[in-house]
Amino acid sequence: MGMKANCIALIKQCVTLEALKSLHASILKSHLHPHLCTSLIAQYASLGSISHAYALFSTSHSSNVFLWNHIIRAFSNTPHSRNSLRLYSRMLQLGIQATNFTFPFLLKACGCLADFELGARAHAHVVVFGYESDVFVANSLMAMYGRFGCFDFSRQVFERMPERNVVSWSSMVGAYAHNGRYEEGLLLFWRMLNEGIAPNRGSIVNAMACIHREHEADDFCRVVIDNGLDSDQSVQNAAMGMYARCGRIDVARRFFYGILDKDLVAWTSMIEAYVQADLPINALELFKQMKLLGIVPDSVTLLSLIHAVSNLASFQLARFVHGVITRSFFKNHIALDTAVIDLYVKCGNLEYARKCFDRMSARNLISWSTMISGYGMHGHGREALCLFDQMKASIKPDHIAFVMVLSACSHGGLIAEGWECFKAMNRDFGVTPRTEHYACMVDLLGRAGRLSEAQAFIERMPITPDAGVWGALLGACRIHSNLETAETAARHLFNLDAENPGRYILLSNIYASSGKRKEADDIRALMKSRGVRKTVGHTIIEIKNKVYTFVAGDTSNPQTDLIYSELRKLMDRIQEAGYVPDLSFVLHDTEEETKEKMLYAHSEKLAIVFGLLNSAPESEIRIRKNLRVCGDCHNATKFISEVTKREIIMRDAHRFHHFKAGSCSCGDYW
DNA sequence: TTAGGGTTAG
Repeated sequence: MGMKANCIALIKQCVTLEALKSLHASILKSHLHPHLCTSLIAQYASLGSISHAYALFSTSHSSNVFLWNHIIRAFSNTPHSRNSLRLYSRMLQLGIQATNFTFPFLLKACGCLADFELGARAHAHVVVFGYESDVFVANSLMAMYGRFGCFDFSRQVFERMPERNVVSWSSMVGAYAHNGRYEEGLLLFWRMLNEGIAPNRGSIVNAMACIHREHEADDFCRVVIDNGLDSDQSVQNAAMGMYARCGRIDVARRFFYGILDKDLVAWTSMIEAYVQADLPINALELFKQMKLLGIVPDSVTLLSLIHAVSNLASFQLARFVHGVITRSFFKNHIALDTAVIDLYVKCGNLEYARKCFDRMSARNLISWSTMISGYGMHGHGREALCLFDQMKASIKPDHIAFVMVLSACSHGGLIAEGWECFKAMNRDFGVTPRTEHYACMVDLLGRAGRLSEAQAFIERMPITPDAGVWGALLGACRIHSNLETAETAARHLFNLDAENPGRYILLSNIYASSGKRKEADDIRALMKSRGVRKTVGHTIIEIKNKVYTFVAGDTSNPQTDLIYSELRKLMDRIQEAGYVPDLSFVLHDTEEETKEKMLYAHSEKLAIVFGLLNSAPESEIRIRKNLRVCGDCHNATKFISEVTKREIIMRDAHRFHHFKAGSCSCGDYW
């Protein structure tokens, strides 16, 4: 007996796989006691070697339930969670009874697989085996439903629990956080404190995920200090994310540099914090710094890096990141490979995206959807549909895949095909249309100029239209200059989405372009009176591995004088080619000439001229605008592509525009 | 054993 306990202690002390393997070899295999075997499996799993854990499990031929529980546990939180479910089924077939130890891991696997049906079936088994009121099992149920986005199910489990511990409260807070119900989550955390339950690090971390306002963050820091958790690194890491969300990147940075012994999560948190704060260059720099220190990134760090670079829209940087990933340990990692596809899509290179897609050894729903959405964003509706047909042959599309394909139809102008997909989704796939799908259809009708039909379609909707649906209608009104319908759509939007500056600007522009200056100014005033601030537009361009940012009227670039004199010349050239400036995009009551100058100085035009000045003749120019491209800039760019014989690829907040020989891939509808 | 810091599609 003593020897067995000794052995277990030794196994737990192994901190490297090599050490564990040699210890394992020295233990007599033929007499491997189930307890020792269980410890070995658990330790292999915790050292990240599930293959060793599984190899040991499959040679043990044991009906010991602890062994089964541990191997189910080992797979539960990995990309191979499905194995947990397979093992569970096999265990039952062999007549081994599940215990209260089995279900937390089984439920975790269901959560990782994001499969509600499976989760619900596992829940049924919990009931059958009578573990519904087990506090561990119930906590796991709550967490699982939280991951599915069904926090009302989580709440039901929570309310029915005969006894709760700190994890129960914390899981419920976490379920709210996962579903964006931050205020309720935070409220529940304060209620927990009122009930006299002492917070631990997990509950603090979960509650922090609910915090989006600076004063809440500051209040919260007091709780952290009062409970002596301020030196806990996971709490500090969570605090970085919290302050980044509150717009206080400086405080986040202070936390980061205050940590003496930074772990990988600390680096990743700070990289992600920069991304959240729209400081992708800082994110990239921090990543390089981390690599120089010899810290090896994991898949999450790499995903943050991809996240940073896709915001920069630089093809060179995309290739750099792709190289980093290729050289990393992660081979055939679906999430990473899919993120790289999305990266190439967002950096404007569909060809590379497709190559990566074709090279994947396994694809999931997300991989297919990403590639389809990529075609859609670039206006390649036919390719999107073709890929969708292939997808249907191997996997059942979900509601998001349908959003992608419908929006691809709308961006590609495939009206009849879009309708067919919309009808098929419920009929053939049992996917009930949601507001997003209705928004795509409104967009589709709007593109065709069928505005009254679109409005009637909205009125017939079986569910309440949201801001996305009315926003699609308003967007269509901009293209077709329909004031009456625009006013209806805007009335809804100013209630549903009152904080969104884009809605006010759009309506104001529609008024302005129909010559209704007073109404246009009134809308600007309404926006101001509601305290909604216009997002500052900017355009970025990458030249020789360096990223340059322009705002309207920018004079910060060293080449400013040259840029403006070239711009003047270019404007003259395109005016000769037939371009007429659309002054309605400048709203202030100014002289016509001044207006024209203001229009010239839009960030899109400055970036294009900078690109023309600093790139090889005939090479393509890639720029990225943070908002929707301005109508006049869109028109001007078409002419620029003609007179300069350059291809210009512009990514805006909505989609890609490929300008070539005087026309744009969006067909002037975006 | 459970929750728990950074986590890929619109």
